[in-house]
Amino acid sequence: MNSKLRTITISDVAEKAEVSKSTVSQYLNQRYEYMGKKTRERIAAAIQELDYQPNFVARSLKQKKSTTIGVIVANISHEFSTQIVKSIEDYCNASDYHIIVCNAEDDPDKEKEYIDMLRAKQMEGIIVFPTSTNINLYLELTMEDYPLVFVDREVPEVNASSIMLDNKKAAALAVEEFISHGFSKVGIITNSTDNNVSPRIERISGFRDALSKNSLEVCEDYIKSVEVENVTGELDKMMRLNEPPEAILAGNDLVLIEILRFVKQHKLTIPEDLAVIGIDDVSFASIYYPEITTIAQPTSEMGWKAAELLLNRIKGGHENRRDTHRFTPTLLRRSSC
Amino acid sequence: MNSKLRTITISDVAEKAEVSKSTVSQYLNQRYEYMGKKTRERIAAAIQELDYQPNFVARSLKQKKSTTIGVIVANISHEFSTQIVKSIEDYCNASDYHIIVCNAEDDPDKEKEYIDMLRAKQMEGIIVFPTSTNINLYLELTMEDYPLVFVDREVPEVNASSIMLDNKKAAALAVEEFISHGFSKVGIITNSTDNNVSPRIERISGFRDALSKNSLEVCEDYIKSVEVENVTGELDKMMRLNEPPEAILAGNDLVLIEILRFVKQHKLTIPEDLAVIGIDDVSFASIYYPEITTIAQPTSEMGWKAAELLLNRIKGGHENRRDTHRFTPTLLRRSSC
DNA sequence: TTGTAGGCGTTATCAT
DNA sequence: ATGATAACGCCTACAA
Repeated sequence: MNSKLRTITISDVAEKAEVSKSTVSQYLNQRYEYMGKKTRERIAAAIQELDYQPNFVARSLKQKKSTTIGVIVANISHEFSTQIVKSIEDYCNASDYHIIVCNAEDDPDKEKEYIDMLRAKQMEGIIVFPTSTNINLYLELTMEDYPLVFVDREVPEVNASSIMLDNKKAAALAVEEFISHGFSKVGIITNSTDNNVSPRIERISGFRDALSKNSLEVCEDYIKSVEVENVTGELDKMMRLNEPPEAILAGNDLVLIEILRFVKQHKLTIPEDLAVIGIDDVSFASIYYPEITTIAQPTSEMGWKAAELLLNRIKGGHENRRDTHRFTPTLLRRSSC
Repeated sequence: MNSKLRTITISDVAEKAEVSKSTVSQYLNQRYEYMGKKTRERIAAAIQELDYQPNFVARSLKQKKSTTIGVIVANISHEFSTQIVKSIEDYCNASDYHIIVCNAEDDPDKEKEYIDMLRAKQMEGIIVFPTSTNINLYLELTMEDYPLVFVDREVPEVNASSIMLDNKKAAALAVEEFISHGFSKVGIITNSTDNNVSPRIERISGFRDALSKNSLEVCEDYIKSVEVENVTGELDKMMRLNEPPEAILAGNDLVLIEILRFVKQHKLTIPEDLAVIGIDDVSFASIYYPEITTIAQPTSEMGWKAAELLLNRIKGGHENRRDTHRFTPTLLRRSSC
């Protein structure tokens, strides 16, 4: 019955409602001010009958606005990413903006492709979990005054806002928790798929500072940055030292899992044989044996802020600024320390 | 230095290269056939110098194609969803298609909004993890011959392909594993945020069938569908029965966590006090105490197939068909049973 | 209060 | 081999 051979345009509606295209356009854009009630009703009826759906593509072309932003996550597999995305989405929904989510899979080339694609599709701005190797690309964007916000990592060279965890504080919270339980030989393992990732560096640096501040010795053998696959190997070396660490801080969720794998393989007991704290709260923290003490990131607030900054930047029209917003981590004290 | 006050269009390139817009367009679309080498080089140079980026929006408007599909997941928090999305993305990348990911948050209204949005943005098709309450909406889409593929759940009324787990088999695998370990009093808990979700129904039905086939009694008290928050409560009731179950199948990852929470709270031992199997493999399965036996879904294959079906549907132009593709689950035998 | 005309940036058709 | 011209569907002056 419904022969949808041709797409229905604003002209069809105009014809059916016996008004001009402009009037229909006014109607669609809620500019009812000088519009006769009758006209309004006729248009509404026509839209209904024809099941007319406005074409955003045409609208974007004309208005040079898409009311859509792009979000590029470094790796969608991290719970952290999906939580942030959810929160960005919430904020955007409330502002009638849409989001497009892309997964760079920790690959700078993919990231570049996505950035190009998003711009070609006229996204009004981008929120990106950057892979610090595309610095020149980011610089280009900011030079062109393209709205850009970083999440999780900052890129010092680039004039854009960043949403970051207070990573030093996160490490310090963990160190202090270890110390309060009487541990003095504490280590940290982070992963390092990327070259120059600021959270990793900051967490290690915060770790050192916290030890020093508490007059504890920093033992270099207890500090490792390795690929996820090598975590158990490095930990093995560490535990075979004459003086093995008593406590380990896991730099993120994936490292935590590897540490727990090692502990299980070697039939160690937490926290007696090795105390553990993980940065990033994980789904199983409270049901594990023992329950895992974690340092949680306020992902909702972080995603919210990222979206807020970007949309203000887009609407307000001011320039990209290089300001870093630090969020405070929370210690979730459980039983692994 | 780079005054990007005006966006650079194909006309600018044409002017600079001293050719017409049409020629540049040819070039952009790789139709070099009748194009002089010189011209080609001049155009390439002009594009380079001007840093010209084609506008996909204008292209879409003209071609009525966006080379983009939409993916609406029921809830991005499930690992299952992100794995499928990754796999869809891989397939699409290889076919030069883009994807837009949307998160319906198990909310039919949100789902509807997203479907409307995606269509307005001229997505060429949609892959959706459906919330079976928008049946009429799906029907409309198929009536208009709009390419549509379902994942995880099927909607019997609608003519579209579905990618499904062989849920009955999944339940049967678990039941047989329980039986092989000598358990005869076995139960199942699934969750039910939605009204009429086919995986849940099929898993329960497969569970019943498998018990019957093995001449075991089906005890209704051992079969529950409840909200996630009520899992521990229901399990409590179940375990207080005169004859409590010896083994429980968790309908998905979230239910599994709740069951493990209950076990922990009540200081039970797995599998002695209660054997457990979970549908959906979880990140912590192999490091838990004990290791959790799970039924894994072949998410890569499922996402791949979903994308393949949709893109063939788009390119091939044939009609939507109602065919369900069932994928075989795998038992990952560990120690919780 | 509503209509007319032109253009957003691209591609397609048809000349040349 | 390349160019002129007319769409694609919508919005926005400006005119009426």
